[in-house]
Amino acid sequence: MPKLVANDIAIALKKRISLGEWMENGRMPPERDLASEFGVARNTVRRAVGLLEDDGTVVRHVGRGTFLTAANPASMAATVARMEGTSPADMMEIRQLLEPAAASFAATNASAGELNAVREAHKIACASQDMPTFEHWDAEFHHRIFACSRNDFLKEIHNLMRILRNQRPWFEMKKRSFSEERRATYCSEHQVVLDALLARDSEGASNAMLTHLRTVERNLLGR
Amino acid sequence: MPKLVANDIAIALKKRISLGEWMENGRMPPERDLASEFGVARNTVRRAVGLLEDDGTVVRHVGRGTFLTAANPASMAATVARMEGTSPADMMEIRQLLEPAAASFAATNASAGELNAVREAHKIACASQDMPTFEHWDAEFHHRIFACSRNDFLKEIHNLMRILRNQRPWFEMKKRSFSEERRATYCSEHQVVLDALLARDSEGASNAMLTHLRTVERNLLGR
DNA sequence: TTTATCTGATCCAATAATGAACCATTCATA
DNA sequence: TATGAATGGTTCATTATTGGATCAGATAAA
Repeated sequence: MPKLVANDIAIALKKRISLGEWMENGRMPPERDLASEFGVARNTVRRAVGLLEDDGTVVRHVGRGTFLTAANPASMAATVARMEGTSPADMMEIRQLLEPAAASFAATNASAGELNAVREAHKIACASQDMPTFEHWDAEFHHRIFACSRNDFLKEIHNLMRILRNQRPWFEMKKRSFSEERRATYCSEHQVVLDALLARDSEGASNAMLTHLRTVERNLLGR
Repeated sequence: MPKLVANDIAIALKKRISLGEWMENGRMPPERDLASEFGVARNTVRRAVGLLEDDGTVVRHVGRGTFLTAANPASMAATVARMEGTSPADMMEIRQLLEPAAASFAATNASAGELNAVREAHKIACASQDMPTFEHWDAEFHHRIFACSRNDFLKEIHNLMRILRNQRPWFEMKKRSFSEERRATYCSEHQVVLDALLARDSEGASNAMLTHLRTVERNLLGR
């Protein structure tokens, strides 16, 4: 039985909360009740509820109970939740704003070691034999360019985009759009970006990145 | 049955991962289960999973299990947490990338009503007498421009920036940098942006916004 | 033969879940 | 006001699950 049950219970509870359960009075059942309902020890339920508490879904009061937090529309969590619903088209538009800039920053700011890491990712991606490996090192190539942009906020935005790209709508899209020919195209476009970075040519890097992203957008969205 | 079974298993696992398996909770089955599923010794599965780990596809924790790095629900929260620590300088750099683009989109995409809302925010900001009121309507002006950019992802990124700007380091900074003269400067610069929007001049809007953000950066960071 | 891989097995270390007891706070009610 | 029930907070010993590590033997490839 013990297989990260607490985690699963937390997920189940969040689902039920999001479906409106316990909304009338905003009060969740006592831990002891949940424990028997889930057929699990109270300590386990406590851990699960602790997770909800950590991400602000819920607050607990001794002697009173556990309560749903009032939905705060301005909260970070809500923003992130909405982000998960944005379209690939919108994100591609923003990537075309940010990534050329990141490449440009990288060309001027990156250390030799960082550029080496970029080159390494490129090499592995080009040599990869299966689609998932290519996917991973392709993403890593882009990520490492952001990593040497010397702008932490930019890096974190890219992190967000990377996470979102690993979710629902993107999966189907990437699967559909993958082909050996496109992989070759991406590799040669990455090479141009890499060469510009190594030459410390920030305008060249920016342009090469933009060209690449337009190709990606065309492949992904079929424009 | 000769060689590299581990490699084949690794590829099979990656394929299944890339098709979305184990995405809900981001947790792979225990090695012992995979071993029996693939009809192979655990050591072999360990090697295969070791390859995924080298890849960065997966992380392993003794006593807990093996987890996909991409689908980790905590990774989003961690990213956001790190964002809270990024510097105003870094964020201003990114604002100068995004907001001119947002203004440009708005100039072409906004409805008359939306532009009216922008004008309204501008008017109230200019008429405001105290710093908090001005702050609020200044932020609202920018926000409403993003709101008519017709790009949901861009809007949410701005939302994030807005939340971050209402936290510690920014607050002090804004207070320190505020003055009646600067308020007047901001109003006149906003006016230029607004005029360009109303004229549907996307390049003009973009340039005016960039000019304004450079002023803000200079005032905030003292460059 | 030599080398690399897979097998099957055993033990270790870290983490999770259980079940139980006891504490602290709140609240309704006697 | 005082009592007791309900509820979250804490701790502990025990058991189960899981990845980490190692080893001797079998098997296939160079």
